[in-house]
Amino acid sequence: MPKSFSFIDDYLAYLLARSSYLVSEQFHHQIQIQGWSVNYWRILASLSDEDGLTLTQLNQRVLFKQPTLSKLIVKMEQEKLLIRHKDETDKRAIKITISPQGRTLVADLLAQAKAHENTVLADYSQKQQQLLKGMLRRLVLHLQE
Amino acid sequence: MPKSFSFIDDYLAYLLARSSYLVSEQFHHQIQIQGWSVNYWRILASLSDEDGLTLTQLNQRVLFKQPTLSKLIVKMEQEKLLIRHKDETDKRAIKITISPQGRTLVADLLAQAKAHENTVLADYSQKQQQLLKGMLRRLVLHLQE
DNA sequence: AGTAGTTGTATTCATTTTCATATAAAAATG
DNA sequence: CATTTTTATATGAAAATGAATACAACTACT
Repeated sequence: MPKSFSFIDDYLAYLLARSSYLVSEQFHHQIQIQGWSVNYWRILASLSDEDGLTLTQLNQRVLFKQPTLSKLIVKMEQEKLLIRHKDETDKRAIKITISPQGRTLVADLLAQAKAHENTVLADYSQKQQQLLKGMLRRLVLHLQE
Repeated sequence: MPKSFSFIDDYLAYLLARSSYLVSEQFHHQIQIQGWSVNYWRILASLSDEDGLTLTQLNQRVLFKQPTLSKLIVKMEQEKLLIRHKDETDKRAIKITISPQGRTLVADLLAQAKAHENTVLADYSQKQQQLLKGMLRRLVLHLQE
């Protein structure tokens, strides 16, 4: 006889939202203790892989609303963490790169994030970790057509 | 040679945040088209499993900030979707139950949510679905000590 | 080229969220 | 039991968010 779950415990969207929250919770707290905002972290982490994205491209990674990201980017430029460049091939667009200060910060945060992930997944074997991440990667690919 | 991923594509927190976002995106839009807020949906869905939770208990499910939930609950009571009862055994607490109107609404939304999940997981076999959900359930259990 | 539709970003303003704190009740302590 | 600490909820001021919109630049079509 199959185990019976309550609605939310058998509802994929809830399981994802909850695990997402729980996985990030402590690390976000850790960031805030250091005086940084979670939004800054998400933006910098997204740029760390691929610098020079346009605002729209960056937004597809950080998953904010466009006006929210627009304003954050301006603020982060004022704080010398990012640089906004005009895109010469498309004059509507702005390209965003990380400043040297931003690079120093994100290098530090990336290391902390990896360390935190290691503690979160401490009880998972390498194989289990890859299985979990692999399933999520496939789900993401599947959903963003 | 193992495939190499960019930071965010190998970072569990990001994979969860992104898949969570993608899975819920269309359904949230669907809710908003009908004139409801996503927050209302989350609150009602959480109560649908277990009515009569206190605000704190409910908040552990919906994952808001406490003042946010306090205000939403008051608003939803004014709109006759919920009822706030004094808890007689703990006079600080309030217990929250769904009103008849709320029940009608949540029944409708639950059906829509299930239908949406079915389309999201259409390409997954029953076995794969259980594997995915099972891994997430274990992750959640693992993280909430 | 001229027009119509689309895309990329910024801005405004109303709403929502949150931090900090208040308050009252319960629990723990000595 | 009196006192301190913790817990549950509410509230007000400040900050963040987002829907709507504006505008400029690009694309597609005739």
